[in-house]
Parts: sequence; structure tokens; C-alpha cells
Amino acid sequence: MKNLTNHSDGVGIAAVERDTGLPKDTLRVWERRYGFPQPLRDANGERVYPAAQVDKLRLIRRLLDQGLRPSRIVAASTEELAQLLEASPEAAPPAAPAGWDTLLAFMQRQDGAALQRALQQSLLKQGLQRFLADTLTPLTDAVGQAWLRGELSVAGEHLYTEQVHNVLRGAIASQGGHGGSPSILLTTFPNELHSLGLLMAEAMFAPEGARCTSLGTQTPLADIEHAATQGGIDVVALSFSAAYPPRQAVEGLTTLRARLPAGIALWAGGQAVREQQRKLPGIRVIADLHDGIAALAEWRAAHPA
Amino acid sequence: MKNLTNHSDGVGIAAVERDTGLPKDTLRVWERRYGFPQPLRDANGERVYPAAQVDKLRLIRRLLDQGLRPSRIVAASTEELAQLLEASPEAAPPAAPAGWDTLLAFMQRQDGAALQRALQQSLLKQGLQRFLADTLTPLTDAVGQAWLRGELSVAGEHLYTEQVHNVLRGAIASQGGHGGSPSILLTTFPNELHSLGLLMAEAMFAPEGARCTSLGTQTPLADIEHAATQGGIDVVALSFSAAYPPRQAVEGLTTLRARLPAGIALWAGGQAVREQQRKLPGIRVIADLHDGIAALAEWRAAHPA
DNA sequence: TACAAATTTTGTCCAGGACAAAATGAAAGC
DNA sequence: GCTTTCATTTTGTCCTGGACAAAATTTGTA
Repeated sequence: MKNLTNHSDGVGIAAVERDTGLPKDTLRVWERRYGFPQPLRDANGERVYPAAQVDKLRLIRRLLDQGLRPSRIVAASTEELAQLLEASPEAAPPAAPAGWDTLLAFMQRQDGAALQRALQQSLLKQGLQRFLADTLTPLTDAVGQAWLRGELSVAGEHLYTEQVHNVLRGAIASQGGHGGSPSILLTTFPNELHSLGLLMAEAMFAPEGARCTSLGTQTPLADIEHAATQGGIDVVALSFSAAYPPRQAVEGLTTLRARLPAGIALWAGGQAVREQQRKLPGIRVIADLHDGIAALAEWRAAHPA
Repeated sequence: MKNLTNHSDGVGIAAVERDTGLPKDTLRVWERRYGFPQPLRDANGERVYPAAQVDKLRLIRRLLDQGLRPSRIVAASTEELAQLLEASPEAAPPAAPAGWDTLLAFMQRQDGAALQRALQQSLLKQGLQRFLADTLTPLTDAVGQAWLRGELSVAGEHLYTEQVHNVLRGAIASQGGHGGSPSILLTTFPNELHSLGLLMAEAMFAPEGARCTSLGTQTPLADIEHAATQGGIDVVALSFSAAYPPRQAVEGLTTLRARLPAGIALWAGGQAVREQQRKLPGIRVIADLHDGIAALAEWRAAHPA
């Protein structure tokens, strides 16, 4: 069995697939057609991708998500790509969130307690929903950016994720009231292990009086179906991070929609599905947290108690 | 672009990968070597897996996770597999924990609120540490067994995990006091994504007055090292589930021990390392939760404030 | 200008071969 | 006895280069 992990100065193709969301087959065929990426080879002839190429692949992935075509960008230089990204509508490198420098310092020195205290303070000041939309969303973006730029280690990012978990779980618990309607089942597909989006969705829906049941990440499709029909569920909500392959998301959602009774609504949120609404008939794509509230209102309008 | 989806009476290889967790390459090589699965082919010669074969693959996957070898099970008939499943549940089927039937019912009907309430109640009655050792440990075992036997769906298991998370995070938060010593960094290696052991360890150490910093799961070795030396850490604690390959655990721990300053202790807990103390000089293997307390006492005896 | 047809682009699948890591079994040492 | 070391089998992942349908784009026509 081969090793998927880090040789001295690069990573294997499986790791690249995991980190960029680009399937192995696609990575190989791009190499053949466009000459990029061009990984090194180890003693056994296997591809070893240097970190710089993986970074560039991530950049390409972002432009791809914006609708650009591979033939225009895969062979392009890093500078051209940076320019395209600037020019794109999504450009706006968001101004650093309030208190960013302090928070970044906490992450860098692994001070979880201080980080949690700061987050908790914002939460109390703003209330849960504004905290989510105005603080956590830009902050999570900024953390991702800082990691890309190398200003923040993986450990720092993990620390952030962990503290957000703590704060949000506490907030959801204190919202209490499991009683309401609709009854929403939250989870992700297999191979999607980002739990933050899920948790943020739960934190957004719970105070609106919905009855949220989270299964955490990575529930097989058949089990989602089973849980939804068993548990008196009204809405199944799925979360997709930017690293999830959009085609797989569309494919899985379509299959799930077909297998689920028509009476159960299907909602999908997150970067990977943001642009896919037209490919997803019968599925409510949720653009952002505010849109989630809108979807909830729609559902209630259509289902008067 | 090919369609990954459901033809009239079967699904494509990508969908099988998603639903069973078995990689495409593995599915193809099994077909070649063992003659199973044997999917139909569509007009274009592509594999189309009937639902019955996908179900059988799921069963095989469960037996595989239990430690059986592919050569013995992949070619076996469905009846043989069912028999193996009956026969295997390891040596002693442990007496069901108190209230097991009720709890199992909660999981089966996806009633997260009731499950959480029951757990919370046990916690209050027993106190955190007894709750961990006497309730949660056997309960988690029983949930794993129930899943293996097919009495509990993946969704049910996920629901359990999620509620334990909620209860334990709440308990840890209410223990408060981040002040103490030693300062313990908790995490897992990459490819180890079970977070329950980690959380249980944190819940055991925190009330003893240790200063716990958890990074969640899957921190690369280099980042563990970085975080430990940056953050004024006294002890690095790693958790390994039963599914983690023991050899990889030993190798990773040895490497980490070598890279970490001698002044920082390294502890390892969980099924995969329980029998490996001899192979791990300089590392404290923690046999169970009680032994964790013992390790803490040892550390304090060796490091008088 | 709108729509249909022809063309190009693009991602996923296939076959069959290869090999290192893991698991197992056999032999040797305490 | 019981481990430890070595040889053998098993097993999962990666490789190459070819193929083709679905999607996207361009061209042609009403």
C-alpha cells in the first residue's frame, strides 16, 4: 500500500485531491493537456506536488468556481491568475474584521482561552445571529486567508475552529427550546468534514424556533434518507465547503432529492453549491446565513400550522 | 462528461464510492481479483452496480472494519457474511449498560433531545469523572457493537456522537478554571478523525486542574511540534481509536518524541496504542481514563511547582 | 434577434500493470 | 514457554494512455 502523505518536499496526489477538491483523474488529465500541474516524481515514479503548485491549484479552483474555463487559466502564470482574481466580481479582499490583529495574535501563540473569551464577548455584545453574520463569517474568511498566506499555522486554524465550536455549542444549548417547527436535520455528505458551516447553520436556525437535529459530518446518503424518514423530519439541510467538488455535490443532491419523499424539503448551503441553483430543481440553495432565515420563512408560509 | 448517476436499475462507480467509502480503484481491483462485485455494464461499457451489490459491499465494509481480511469475505456469499457477523462480536459481549434499551431506542428514532437529556441526567447524578468512566465508556462500546451488528444505523451512531459532544463540551466549559498546571495540548494525528476519545480525555483532565488546549482532530506532526513549543505546553496528549493502524501510531509517536524537546512530555491513549508501551520509550501510554489521572499525578510529582 | 446545429472543451471512466506497505506465517533466540 | 526477526503473501493505491458523453461555445439559419 502506498503512502498518501508528505515526502520531504511535497505531497501525494490523494492529499492534493483532499485539499483542493480536484479529483485525481482531473489532476492527471490537466497535466497531460495543459502542462500544469507538473509534479515531481519520487523514486517509484509517483507524483509529488510541491506546496507552491498546490497553492496555485487552489487559486485555479477559486477562479473555476467563478465560471472561468480551464483552458484559459490552468496554463496561465500565477501573476495572470492573481490579476484575474482581482478583476473578478468577488474581488474585494474584505477589510480585516474588527480586532483582527489581537485575535490573530491569540491564534499564533496558541492561547485558546483568550480567543474563546474574545469570541464570547462579541457574542454577548451582538447577540447570536448578528455575531454569526457580522463577526464569525468574515473572521472565518480571514483565518482561511491568513492560513493561505502562511501567517497562520494549521494548529492556529484548528485552535480557532475548536473555540468557535465551544462558543457556538454553548450558545445553541442555551437557546434551549427543542420544541418548534420545522424539524431540520443537518449534516454533510461523506468526504465533507468541515463542521463549521453546519454548526453556524444550526446556530442560525435554532433561535428562530426550528427543531434542529445535527448528525455531524459525513453521513452516507442512504443513512440521511433513513434518518429523515424515521425521525419525522421536515427539512434536510446539507452543508458544503469550498473544497467540495461541485459536481459531486450536484450529483449527490439530485440523487437524494429523488430518494426523499416529496414532503421533505431539501436545502443546500455553502461555497460549493452557491452558483448551482439552476442545476438543482426541487432543492433550495441557501446563499448565506440571511438567506437561511428567508428559506425558513418561505417554508413556514407554505406550511401553516 | 460522464454521468455518475443512477441508470434505471443501478448506480455508477462514483456513487458506490460515496455510499460505501470504498475507493473506485479498490472496487475495480476486487472485481478483478475476487470476482465481486460484478456490476452490469451500460451501453458505454461503464459499471452499473445493482442495489443488492451495494448493500453487500456495505456489509463487507463493516466486517472489514472489524479486522477480517478481504480474501476471506469479498468472495463469500451473503449468507456466509451474515454468519460471520453473528459469530464475531468479539469474545465477551459485554453486559449492556444500564438503561441501554431506552437509549438505543432514542438513537433508532433519531430523538437527539431525549438522548441528550438522558446523558445529562447521568452526568448530574454521577459527576463528570464517574460519568466518563462508568457510563460513557461502556456506552460508546455498546453503540459501536450495535452498529456492527446492524442494529443501529450510521445516522444513529452519529446522533450519539453529536449528543456526547454537546454534553461534554458543556461540562468542560462549566468546569471553567483555565489556570492550572500542567498545560496539556490535545489532538490526533492526520487520518485519525475520532474526536470522542480526545474530548473524553479533556473532560477527565480539566476538572483535575490541568490547563487543556484541544486542537481537535488531524493535526500534522510538524504543526503539533510547532504548537507545543510556541504555546508553553508541558504535555502533548494524543488519542488513537481502534481503527488507527498501530504501526503508524508507533512510528508517528517515535518521530514526534524525537522532535519534541525533552522537557515536554508525550502521552498516548486509546485502543491502538494500549499494548504498545514497550515499543514507545519516553512516551507515557495511557491505558484508560483512570490511568490518565495517574499519569497526571506522576507528572506533578516529578514537577513540583 | 432568437433558435438550432456543428464544434470544441472538459471531466470521468476504463484496462491492465506495477509496487510498497501491511498482514501473516515460519524460523530463530531469550 | 514467549518474544523477536525474517520471508512470504496479501492488499490498496498509483501509473499510462485511450475513449467518450455531457456541457459549453461557436457557427449557421430562419
